[in-house]
Amino acid sequence: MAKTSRENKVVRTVARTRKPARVAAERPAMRRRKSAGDTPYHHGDLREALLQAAERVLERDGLAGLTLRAVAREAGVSHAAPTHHFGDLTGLVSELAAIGFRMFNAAMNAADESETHPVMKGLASAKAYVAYAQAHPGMYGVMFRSARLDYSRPSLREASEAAFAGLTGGVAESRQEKISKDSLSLDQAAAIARAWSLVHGFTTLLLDGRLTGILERLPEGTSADKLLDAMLRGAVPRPPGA
Amino acid sequence: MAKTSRENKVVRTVARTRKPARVAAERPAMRRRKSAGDTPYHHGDLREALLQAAERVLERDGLAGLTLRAVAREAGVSHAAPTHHFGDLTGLVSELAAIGFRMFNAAMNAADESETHPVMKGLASAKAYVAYAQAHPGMYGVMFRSARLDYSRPSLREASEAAFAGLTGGVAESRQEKISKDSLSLDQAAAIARAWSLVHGFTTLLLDGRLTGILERLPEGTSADKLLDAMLRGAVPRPPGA
DNA sequence: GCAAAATCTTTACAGTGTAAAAATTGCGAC
DNA sequence: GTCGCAATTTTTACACTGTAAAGATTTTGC
Repeated sequence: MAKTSRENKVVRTVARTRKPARVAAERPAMRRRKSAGDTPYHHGDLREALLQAAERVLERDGLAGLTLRAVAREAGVSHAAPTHHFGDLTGLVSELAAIGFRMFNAAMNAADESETHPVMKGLASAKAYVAYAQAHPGMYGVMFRSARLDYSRPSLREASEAAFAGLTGGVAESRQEKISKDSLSLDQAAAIARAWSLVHGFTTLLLDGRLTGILERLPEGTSADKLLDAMLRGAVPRPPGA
Repeated sequence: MAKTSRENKVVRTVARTRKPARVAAERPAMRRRKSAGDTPYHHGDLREALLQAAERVLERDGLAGLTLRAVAREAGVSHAAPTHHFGDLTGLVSELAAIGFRMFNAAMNAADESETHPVMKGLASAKAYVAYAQAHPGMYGVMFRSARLDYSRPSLREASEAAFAGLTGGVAESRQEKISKDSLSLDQAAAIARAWSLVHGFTTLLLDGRLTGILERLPEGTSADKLLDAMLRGAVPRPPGA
């Protein structure tokens, strides 16, 4: 994982140069508890600052660049500072994934509520699923590709379970039946697995660039959205308006 | 990536102890060019030995344990030996992925040829897809999850393109039409994307343990295979025998 | 106001990838 | 045959990484 970039060296050198003199302007000084004006040894809300820094690093350098030390640098604190708030890298990544799931859920719910017909609701939610991943590929990677997730953390567990519940509810609605919380028929389970597999598989393949071979063979610049729409309409019982 | 396992230390210590004395029995001495009996400085076929070692490491320690140095240790050579054969970690992983794709293709072709009816061929291939991933989760991870793949390498490009060609051919057959090599209708593209997304998505979710929530809600120990079968039969035009 | 707890920094260590130099061996020209 | 060059392997070095432990600083409870 040794990065060959020159920028990191520069950053590190700057941080080291900065070290001896601890002046006011050199700290971000996000929020403070009581007094205002000088730089605190205690950050005030480092936990939140680290999560925001992590998101920036993720968007900028991708999943491979999301390291504990890089996040600490981005937040302007020592490399060991995150330990107290997240334990280890798994902890930080898990909390970040929880945030991602919450954003993800919000986008899906908004899409669902933008339509009235059950089938159209499903279509809109699926498109929102893919759109979220395209807009936040790093986050999607953290949520679905990272090997370092700790689902025993309540925040992550709750957020991901909410996503699953939304999916189940959508399928139930499109089938116009009630789905029990703790028991499924094989038919119901298959419908849920089908919907999720279809959308998740498409998203993964798309983000990995494995659909370019297909897209290139389509008429002059057909977008991935169009392919997704065609794929979904062929998989749905009766797409209204087709 | 600092591992906390004690075993690695032991391994390293042993390797270091082993270093000064270079006796015959201490080298695997796989294949040799001419003379037989003593241990060569040149391995003879280190490239192949490294790939086999990599597969062992992958099966034993998972994707996270697949490091250049671990592979070199497993093969009994210095940590820099792989460089000459693969360049860097990306090179090794890419060649390993190519091997995985070839095994993968063989399994899919065998499944396809085990059936006669086009739809059943598709079903059998899909099941072979998931079965391969379940039998070789590490390999599947290298092929589809690793961020370090270099598709400019001919071996990997050819093997993965063969996989895609097999998929396209299967879809064409099940639709009972010929699919051109360099142009697709939106309908055809959607059918290909649908088949691949469905199977790949299911596989990914299954390997990540994200389907356990569904499987647990099914009647007493329904297997993932059964869920897969139900999912596929609901997605296919006319499953014969249902 | 002061001791304890919380928070952050320093220091240290084992592991990683990768580059470069040194060592060893195989091979072809002669 | 042997000599030199090229291929292969090892050694050494460096910049990263995660994580643990100890020290420094500030907040907070009493």
